[in-house]
Amino acid sequence: MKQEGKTMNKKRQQSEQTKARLAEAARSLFAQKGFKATSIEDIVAATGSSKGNIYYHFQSKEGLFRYLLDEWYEEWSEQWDAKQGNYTTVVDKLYGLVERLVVDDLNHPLSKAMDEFLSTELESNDVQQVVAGYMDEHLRFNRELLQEGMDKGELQQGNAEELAIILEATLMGLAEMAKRLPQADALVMHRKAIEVFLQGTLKRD
Amino acid sequence: MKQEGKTMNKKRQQSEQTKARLAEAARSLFAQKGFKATSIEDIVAATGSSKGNIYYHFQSKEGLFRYLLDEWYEEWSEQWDAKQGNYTTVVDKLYGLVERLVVDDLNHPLSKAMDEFLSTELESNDVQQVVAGYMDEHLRFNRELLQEGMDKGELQQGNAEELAIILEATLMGLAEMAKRLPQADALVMHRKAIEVFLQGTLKRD
DNA sequence: TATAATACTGAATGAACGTTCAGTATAAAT
DNA sequence: ATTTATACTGAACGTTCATTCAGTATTATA
Repeated sequence: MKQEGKTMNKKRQQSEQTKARLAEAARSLFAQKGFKATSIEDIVAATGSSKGNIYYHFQSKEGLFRYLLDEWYEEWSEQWDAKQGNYTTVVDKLYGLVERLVVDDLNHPLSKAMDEFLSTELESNDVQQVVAGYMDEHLRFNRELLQEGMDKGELQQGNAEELAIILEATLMGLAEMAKRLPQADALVMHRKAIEVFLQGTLKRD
Repeated sequence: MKQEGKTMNKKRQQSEQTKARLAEAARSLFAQKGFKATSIEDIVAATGSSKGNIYYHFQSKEGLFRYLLDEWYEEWSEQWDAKQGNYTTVVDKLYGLVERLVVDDLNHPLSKAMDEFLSTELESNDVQQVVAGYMDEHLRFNRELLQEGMDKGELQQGNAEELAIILEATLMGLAEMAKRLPQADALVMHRKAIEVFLQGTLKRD
C-alpha cells in the first residue's frame, strides 16, 4: 500500500475525530486541574480511549498541551484580525486592546494551566523560546501602536521601545491581579490603567 | 525528665545549628533548582544529614519551604523599616520603592522558587491566603503612599485604592519582564515606569 | 548510675505517573 | 482474498519521591 496523501476517507476521518475528542477532553481537564495535576489516566477516564492512543496522536503529555496552545493561538489571531478595523485613534485602540485582553484572554480556560506549565515545565525545553516569541510579538505590537500614536501626535514623543515594555508589564501584572479581584472589576481596572498610562497621576499647575 | 523551657543548653544549641544548616542548604538548592526539582534526597546529599532528620525539624517539604519564606519576610521587613526615613516626598518614595524592589527582591534567591511554588502547590493549602496577605499588605502600602501624595498635593486627587492596584500591577508585571531582560535595564525600566505612572504619555497642549 | 527526653538514622513503603510495546482490530489497497 | 498501512489497546515498566517508623545515639535530669 502506498501513502495516498489525503484520501482513505473513513479511517482518516474517524482518526481526526478521535484526536479532536482527546484534545477537547484534555483542554477541559487542564483548565480544571492544571497541567501537572492532570494525568494521562484522567484523559483516558474522560474519553474512554486508551493511554497508548493518546501517545499515538500526540508525542507526549507536553506535546498534547502544546497542541492545545497552538489551537488557542490560531483562534486568538483570527479574533484579533477581525476586530482590528474598528478603531481609529491610538487611544481607542488601547482601550480596545484591554477590552480584548479581559474578555478573551483573562477568562480563557487554558490561561492558568499555561502559566503553571511555563513556570515549572521549562528547563531543557524550547518552551522558553516560545514564550519569548509570544512576548516579542506583544512588544512589537505595543511598540508599533505607541509609535503610531507618537507619529499621529496623540502621544508625547519618546522611546517607544521602553514604553512598550512598560505597557506590557502593566497589562501582565493587571492580568495577574485580576485573578484575585472580583471579576466585574477587571475591565474597570484595565481601563483605569490605560487612563493612568495616558494621563499620569502627577498634579499639574 | 520534665520540659525545662529553654535550658538543656548543649543539645538544643546543636539542634538549632542543625536546623539552620538544613535550612541554609535547602535555600540554596531551592534557589538553584526550584521547589519541585529539589528533592529531600538532594538536601540529604548536601548536608550529610538524614531524611528523617529533615522531617524531624520540619513537618514536610512544604513546611521547610514555608519556613524559608518566613525567614525571608522577616529579613525583608527589617530592611524596609531601616530605609523608611530617607525619603521625604512621595515621588522620592516611589523611586525608592522601585529601587528596593529591583535590588532586594528581584535578585532574591527564593524569588523564582516562590513563584513556582505558588503557581503549582496551591490547592487545598492555605498558601493562597498567604499570598493574598502579602498582596493586601502591598496594596495597603501603595494606597497609603498614594493617599499621602494626594493629601500633600503632589498627586492629583483620585481613587487611591484603584491607583494602588494599578501601581502594584505595573510593578508585578515589570518584575516578570525584568527576568527576561538584560539585568542592567531592570532599574532603568522601573524608574521609567514610575515616570509614566506620574506623568502619563499623552501629548499636552 | 539509671532514666527519660531529645536528636538523629536510613531502609522500607507506597503511591503516582509518563512512557513503551507487543499485540489486535479496522479499513484501504492490490 | 490477501496484504498492508493505520488506528487503537492496556498491561507492564521504570523511575521519582515524599513520607514513615522502628531503632540507635546523645545529652539532660533524678
